[in-house]
Amino acid sequence: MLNIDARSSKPIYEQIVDGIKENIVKGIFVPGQKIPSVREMSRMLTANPNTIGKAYLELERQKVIETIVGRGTFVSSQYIPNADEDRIQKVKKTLKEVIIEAHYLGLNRTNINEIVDDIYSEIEGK
Amino acid sequence: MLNIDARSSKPIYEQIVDGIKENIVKGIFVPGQKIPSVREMSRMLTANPNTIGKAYLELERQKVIETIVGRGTFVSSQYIPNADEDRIQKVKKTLKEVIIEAHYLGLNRTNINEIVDDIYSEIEGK
Amino acid sequence: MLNIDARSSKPIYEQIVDGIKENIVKGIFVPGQKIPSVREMSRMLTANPNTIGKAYLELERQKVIETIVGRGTFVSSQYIPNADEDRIQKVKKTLKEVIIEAHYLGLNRTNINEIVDDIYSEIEGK
Amino acid sequence: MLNIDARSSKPIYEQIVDGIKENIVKGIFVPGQKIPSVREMSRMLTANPNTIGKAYLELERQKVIETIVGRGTFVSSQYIPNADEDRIQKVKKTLKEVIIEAHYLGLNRTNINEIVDDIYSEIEGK
DNA sequence: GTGGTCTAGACCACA
DNA sequence: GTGGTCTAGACCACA
Repeated sequence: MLNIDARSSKPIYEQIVDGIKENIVKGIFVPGQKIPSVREMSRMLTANPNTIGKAYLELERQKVIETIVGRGTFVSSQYIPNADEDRIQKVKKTLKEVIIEAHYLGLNRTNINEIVDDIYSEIEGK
Repeated sequence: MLNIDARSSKPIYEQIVDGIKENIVKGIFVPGQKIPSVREMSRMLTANPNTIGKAYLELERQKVIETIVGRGTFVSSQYIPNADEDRIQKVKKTLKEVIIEAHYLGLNRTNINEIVDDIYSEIEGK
Repeated sequence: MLNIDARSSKPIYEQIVDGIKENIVKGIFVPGQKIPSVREMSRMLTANPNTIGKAYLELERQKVIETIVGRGTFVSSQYIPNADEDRIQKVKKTLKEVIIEAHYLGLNRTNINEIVDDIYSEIEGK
Repeated sequence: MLNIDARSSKPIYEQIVDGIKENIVKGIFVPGQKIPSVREMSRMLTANPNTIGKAYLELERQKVIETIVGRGTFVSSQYIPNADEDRIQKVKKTLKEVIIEAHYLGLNRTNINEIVDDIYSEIEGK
């Protein structure tokens, strides 16, 4: 469900944050659904509970999940996109960087468009 | 020329690497052109020379620039894109992450395509 | 009557304690009045009876309510304010914290005075 | 500078967050100023560096401070109050709770207004 | 059972 | 020097 790469330079907790958001966007986790408890996830990923807790805290901060102490953690029943201008700028900046990197790998505009199309196909699940 | 944000979580040396590559892709730096020495760049950016050195080392490793001892540092006369499969996978992964993040900000497929178009317009410089 | 938010970080039993005290201060519950039994309240709020029990125990400890075995639970016929210095200090400290937090949200002294006025209007119920 | 009460039910890291914000509001810490490093603060408060780090992370998330890895942590040069409606509601709610609590301690509207005045005198430093 | 906090201690990249 | 991440393990309140 979640692919964690311990050797990645990206911190484990960030990989968990991104992985859960990916599962939600793909519809694998649905709004209101209970997600694995900190301890369960800790066992599943053989990661420390503190690390899972940090990821869940970040997801809650982003209003992606909701925590009810003593009951568990749930996918937010609805996510209201708040067009946070800072985060949108960051998205644009990352896109520019990735396009420049792609250029140096010999990938042109057409290639990028194809990759973006593939990603949307995967997300929209057809 | 190079916008360095000390407060960013991205290391300064990486910002320099990316910034120089962006300048080259945009044609601001052209193949064979001499780029500022480590000391000059250090003064220009008010950054530690070690940090600049680290950035230049990384750019050399990527064959983006070349250092000729006693002469200076130059943009490589030709960059042969080596379609490094690992790096291509990484590009795809980053693109997927950025698209998921964008989704949570309320940006859809059309918005992403527009942003990508804007970036190519900026790079191709017309 | 009582608005319980399961997602709040404030424990449910504390929300019940505060909610009942609010109802009494507003005059919705009057001295001597019978309040719902633990079981009734449990059904009304769809909360665990243990949780209600804990709230009622705390309210009794504060002499806000009284339980007469076999008869039920009642709003204390008179509440003698005991100017517990510790609790007064805590009130002052919480007020200071909330004012600082308000400052960071752009709320100034006038705004705070208005909010306090509004709250007293609501409590005094006219 | 920071009064930490280990016996308080309020977590240490939250006490640090609130304490630093109080110092800034009072003008003891000024914009741009370096605040003690995680390790220094850890020694000063005899608290674990992780706990300090957690407090600093929260302050950074609130844009109260800025971190430059390798350089230190600084009071944000300017704090732009963003009237986050959620947080304003929370302020109002806390004010209501504190006023009800005060009522039970025998403090009336006049008393509350005096306390608020005292707090502003302390903050504005005259 | 649930998540939240904290300590101790290690390791790391960065400036 | 700086902060960031992670593990191991303990303790706690809450439902």
